[in-house]
This record gives sequence, C-alpha cells and structure tokens, in this order.
Amino acid sequence: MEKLFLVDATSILFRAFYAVRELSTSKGKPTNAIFGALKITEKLIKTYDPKYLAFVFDLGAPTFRHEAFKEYKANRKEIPKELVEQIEPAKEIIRAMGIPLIEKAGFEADDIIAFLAKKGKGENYEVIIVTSDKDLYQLVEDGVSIINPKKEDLILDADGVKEVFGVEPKFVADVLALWGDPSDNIPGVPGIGEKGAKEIVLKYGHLDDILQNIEKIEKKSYREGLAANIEQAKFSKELATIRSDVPVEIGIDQLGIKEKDTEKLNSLCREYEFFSIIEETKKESPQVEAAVFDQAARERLRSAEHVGFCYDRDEMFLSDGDKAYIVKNETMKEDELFSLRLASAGFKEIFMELGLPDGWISKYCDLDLAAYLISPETANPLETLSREHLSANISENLLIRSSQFAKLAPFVLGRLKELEMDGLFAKIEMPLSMILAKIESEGIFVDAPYFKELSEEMEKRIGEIEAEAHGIAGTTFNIASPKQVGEILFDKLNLPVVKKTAKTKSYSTDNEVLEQIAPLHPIVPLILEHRGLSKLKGTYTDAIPAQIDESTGRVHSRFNQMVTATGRLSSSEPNLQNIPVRGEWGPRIRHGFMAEEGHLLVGADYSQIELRILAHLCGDAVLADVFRRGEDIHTRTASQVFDVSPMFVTQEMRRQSKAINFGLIYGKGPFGLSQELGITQKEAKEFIERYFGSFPKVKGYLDATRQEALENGETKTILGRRRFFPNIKTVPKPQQEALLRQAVNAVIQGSAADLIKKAMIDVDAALPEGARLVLQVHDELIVEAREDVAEKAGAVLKEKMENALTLSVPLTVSLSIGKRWDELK
DNA sequence: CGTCGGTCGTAC
DNA sequence: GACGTACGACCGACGT
Repeated sequence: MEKLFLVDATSILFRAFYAVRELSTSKGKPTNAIFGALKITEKLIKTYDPKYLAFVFDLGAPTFRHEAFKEYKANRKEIPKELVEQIEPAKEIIRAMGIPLIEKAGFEADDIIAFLAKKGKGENYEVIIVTSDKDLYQLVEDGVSIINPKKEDLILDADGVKEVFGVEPKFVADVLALWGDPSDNIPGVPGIGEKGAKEIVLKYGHLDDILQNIEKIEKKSYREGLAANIEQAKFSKELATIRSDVPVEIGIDQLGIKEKDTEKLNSLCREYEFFSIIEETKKESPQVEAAVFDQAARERLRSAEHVGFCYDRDEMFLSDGDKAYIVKNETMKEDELFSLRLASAGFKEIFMELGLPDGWISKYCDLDLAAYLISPETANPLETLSREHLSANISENLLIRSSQFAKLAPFVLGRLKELEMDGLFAKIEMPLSMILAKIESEGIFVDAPYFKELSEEMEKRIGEIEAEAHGIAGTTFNIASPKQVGEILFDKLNLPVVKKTAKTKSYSTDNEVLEQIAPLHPIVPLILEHRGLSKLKGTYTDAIPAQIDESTGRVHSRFNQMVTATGRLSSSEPNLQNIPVRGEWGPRIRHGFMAEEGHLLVGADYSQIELRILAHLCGDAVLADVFRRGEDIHTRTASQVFDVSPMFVTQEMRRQSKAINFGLIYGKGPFGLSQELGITQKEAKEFIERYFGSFPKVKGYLDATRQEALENGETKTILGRRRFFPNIKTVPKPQQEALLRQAVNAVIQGSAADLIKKAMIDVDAALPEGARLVLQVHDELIVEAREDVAEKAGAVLKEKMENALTLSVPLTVSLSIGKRWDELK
C-alpha cells in the first residue's frame, strides 16, 4: 500500500519556531522556523521515503468558522511577527524540495487535511498525518495515523492515540469540548482540565451522553461546572470537531513528490545561512562516515591503549588519543542511550567488533562518566570541560566536533589522572555502568491489577474527604492548592497564622503548620489526610503502573550515575529510591513490587552505614568499640551522653541520641535539633556539646574536614571521589556555613556511595545463575532470585557487602527474603 | 501552550 | 538563617 503523508504545516512551523534555538542570519532575519521545518522534512523523507507528501497551509483569510462563530479565534494571540516573516521562505524551501503545497482560501488546514485523509483512505492509501496538534487525533482510524514530529518515530494508530492521549480518536472532540484549547480559542468548561475531561469522557462517552448523565458525575466541581456551562460545552464541541466535507478539488495524484531543485535549495540555504545543510548535501554520500570509521580506524582503535567514547543522540564518538571517529546509529533512540548504554544493540556491536580484551572496561572509557567525576555538580560536564579548556563546543558541527573530540579524550583522561580518580573510574564507575545497564534493562516486576485496586480505594477516600471539607468550608475550593487552602484557613476561618512561606510571603500550609492548628478546626485533619493520600496516589499508585513495560510487566527505572554531587546514584522514571515505607500506606505500596513467578526478592541492607563510615574516618575509639561489639548505637550514644549505664537509657534518651546521630551527618545545629526534639535551643546546644564531649574525635574530625574544605576548596571520600567548593573562602558567612555542611556530608554520604558501588560490582560478579540485582536504595540492595538460588544469593549479598571495603569498624548487613517488597524488613 | 519557580512530600 | 542528597507532583505565573 502506498503511503500518503499530509503535513500540518502551520503546526509544524509553530513547533519548529519554539523548539529550535534562536537562529537568524547575520543580518538578523529569524530563520529558526524555516530551519526546523526543513529538518523535520528531511528526517521524514529519510525515514520513510514517501512517494506522496503534501504540506497543508492555513491562509490567514476568514474561514467558514468565523462566520459561524463570531468569537472564534477572536482572542487568539497574534502569531509572532518573527514567525510570520518566515512563512513565505519556508514555503519556498518546501517547493524547492519538490513537495506539493496545499492552501485554500476559506478553509483551515485541519479541514483540508481531514478531507484529503478521507479521500486518500478511500483510494487505498495509507494516510499519515504529521502534526503536533492534538485536535487532529480525532481523524485517526484504520488506515489513517498520526506522527508527532516531537516524538520522532512514533506512528500513532487508533490504539496509539488511546495510549498517548488517553481516549479513542472518536472521543477526542469530546475531551476538547470539556477541556478547551486556548490556542484554538475553544473555551471548554471552566474548572475542568485535561485530567477531568478525560476521566468524564472515559466514563460517559460523547458529550451528549455526558450531558444526559450530569447528575452522576462524582466530583462536585466538575458536575456543577458542567451544569452551568452546557451551551458553552456544546459550542466548544462544534469548534473542536473537524469537518471533512469541505469542497476542495484536489486529487491525490497531485500530491506526489517531485524531483528536488538542488540548485534552488542550495541557494536558499546560502541565503538563510544554513551552512551545515549545504555541507551535508555535499556529503550525502556515505563517504564521510566511511572515512570516519573505516577499516584503518578499526585497526587503530583495536591496538589503542585507551579508547575514549561518548554518546551524542544517535552518534557515538570514539577516540584513541589523537584521532576521532564518528559512528552513526540511525536506529538508536535517545531513550536507549541511557537505559541500555553499551547493551544497546548498535553500539555494543562496535565494541564487540573492535574486540574486547581482558580488562576491556578500563580500555574503553566513557568520557561523560569521567567528566562527571571531574565536575560532579555540572549539568553537562563533558560539554563544559570542552568549552572551558578547549574553547570549543563539541556539539557544534560534525567536523568541528570530531576534531575537538580527539583533543578532548586525552585531556579528560589526563585530568582524571591528575585528580587521582583514574582508579575510581576504572575500578568502580566504568564496571558499575555495565551493571546499571543490566539492572535498568531487567527492571522489576509490578503487580498492575493490585495497584489499580489500591488506586481505586484511595480515590474513593479522597473523594469523601473532599466532599466533607467543602461541606465544612461552605464552599468549593481546590484542596490540593496550598494557596487556596491558605485562604480558606486563614482568611475565611480565621485560624491563627503560624508562619509565612520564605519566598513569596504567602501563608504557609505545610505539614508542620497544619499539625499545629489541627485541634482548632475539624477541616484541618481532613486537609492533612487529603494531602497525604493524593500525594501518594499521584506520585506512586497511579504513576508506577503507567510506566510498566507491557510486554514484560516490569518497570525499568533509570539508575542515573552522573547526577548527584556526592556520588550517590539517583533513580528516575520512576524513582524507585523514594517508594514509601512508613505509615499505613507505605507497605501497601511496596506490596505491589514483587518477584516474578518462581522467584523471590532478597533484600540486604547495611546497618548504620553512614555512622560506621564516620567512626572509621574519625578513629574514635568509643564509637568504633560500639560497632565492634555489635551494640545498639543510639542506646550507647545515650549512655555516653547522659552518663548512665545502657540499662538505664530511657526511650526518650535514645530518641534524642538517635536525632543527634543523624543530625551529625547533615550538619544539623542547635536550632534544627531543638525544632526536631521540641526542646529549647539552649538545651539542644548543651546536648550537642555533651555529645562532642563524649566523642572528642568526632568533633575533631568534623572540624578537620571543614578546615580541609576551606583550605583546599575540596573534599575527598574513602575512594578518592572529590567534591569541589571553589568559592568557599569568599562567600558570605551564612552561605559558607551551608557549604561547610555540604562538605562534611559529601565525605560521609559519598564514602557510603563508594562502598555500596564496590559492593554492587562484587555482588554482581558472584551471584549465582538465576539471580540478578534489581534495585539499589543507597544502603540497600535487592536481588530477584530463582527460588532454588535465593538462599545462595542472600549469602553472596551478605558476604560481598560486608567485605566490599575493609574499614576499621565492621560492616553488618541484614538479610530478608520474600515474594514482595513489603515483606523485606 | 510549554516552561519554570515555588511549595510540598517521599526516600536514604 | 538554621539539615545533607535526590525525584517528582501540583499549582500558578510568565513568556518562548
């Protein structure tokens, strides 16, 4: 079947206008939209090689909608004039590319596209609409699909629309009728947003059916909002509905792509100063790529001692010191770069082909990772290093990039060595990156039906709370909005204002405040409960199932290795390192994470890892002794501080000591401690002094670390990981204090990170067949193991974690095993 | 519409 | 101003 591409030119130009970085000719003429449109078109042609493709433009002229609805688009914002002046040039370029242009006075692009899609389908073409406008989703059906150039290769059929937009194509106009669309001046229904509109449509169907069932809509604000705006909703639906019966006379045979006018195209590119494109047309032949990565290059890379590499979109750079090579992988998607790293098909092959000698991980150096160690607080460290030290920008253009990259690799690796982090890099970070790739691609199994039920239960309770709170307040308000909650509590109900927020000086409604005023009014506990529940539902119960890979039933969180300033990992999409553990709902949420059929989860966590590291670093004999004897650290701390035998340590004494132990790691002072413990600042101060009196070496160590940070402008962890504080000497005192707390914490937190990273490498190497790491939560590792090897996996975890590094205090790891995460304690 | 700052809350 | 490291939801203001 022949493909027919219909491009919604206006939407594409808008999209390009905002997406492409500012771009203009040397004379100041803006060209970003032209450039963006050109790029999108090139990509389209390259990817699909279509025979039929047309750009459909809107003419500014009035359309039938203007006559029908006076207000229509009356308020629509003016198109920015920088974009307007790019429309004609864009058309010219499109024409030069041999692509047909369609425009018809009196008709909108949407309607023409609908017409052509219908006609194309009738004549047995496979129709693909290119747009970033969600209105057009309604046109999708069998044989008609959508590509959103924002999301590159994703072709949406009806199922795809359902997946991405949440409702089937035939309901799109109904959703827009409720939600509205400011860019098209579709008013929608006030108070109903995207989420609400989809919810209602999913439940009741088309607008007519919804209007029949207004009374049944659960949420009061939606129900009342809709009842008050029935006409506006109907009107909105008419506006949102695209017509396909426009009388235009165009045949599909007129939409074939013609030969492109290269000369014209090049002269236009010169006019708009798209030099990179002229260059690329020159070398459209594979010559450059072959020259970049040919047989000679392979030989060089094979015999090189170090090969630096980094990824940039769908390209990989390789360098053996003084020469750089570029390998393109068109099939590779951006997502895969991070989640699969070397496991990713295309690039892994490159390494395989080059040969993987013993210790190959230290031969192949991920320069991004190296740059992170050199500058752990910088967003794009490699980019930054190349700008600062080579006065060049590696993301500029192909040739510049490759020559710069050749200089970059030795520079970065040299710097790493100067900083004595080459060992950390080769022995820890590089091997770990391979393990993280495995963890990410394996993922963890999630019980989707369980989450769905849990979600429903929470929703029910949330609805009840909301209704009750609105009843008590005597008005509807957005209970999820801190601002509105503040107004209700403090303006309407005149509850005492405890504090204002720091930045905006509005009423603070955080937990601490609400708990204080909870006894004063029955609405406050409701707000607290609502906040807790809707947070958990939105952040976890709803979000996690939405990220399940449907083919495996597992979620594949990313374990980011180059994010934190201290060397910890971070987790995202979803973040599995902050899944609730406490309270009524914590275990119920963890319950949804489980081992696959025939498998068990084995959890292993370090006991008091950061305090043990502190004990090791400071060399305090008492502290070390506590750990060597395997005693309860908080009880012993209390015993020392209050000068009583451990037998006589009360719960309260232990609680206070626990607080101070944790406070140490974060640099908490008398103020913070007094807040937490509900004591006076004076008491807290005395308490801290007594602590330091009992553990003098701790005090000495903390002071020495602060001194080191001040003098050297940096701190180092057990494995030599650094964090830099370049301006710590010159900043004002309060800021300097904050930096000093960061400095102390970076050593402790960072050393703990070093330790568990080393443990992960050892564990990974020793786990039996049938067991694999699935999670890391800073001081805890979780393995999914086949039932018959679960016990062995536990033994490996314990042994490798406890012996990952040899410290002056023992490391202890507690094990637990179960089918589901909440069973691990 | 998209982005971003502000606020809040979860983990270790 | 006062406790370190993260991710992310939601709201609301703002403007590419």
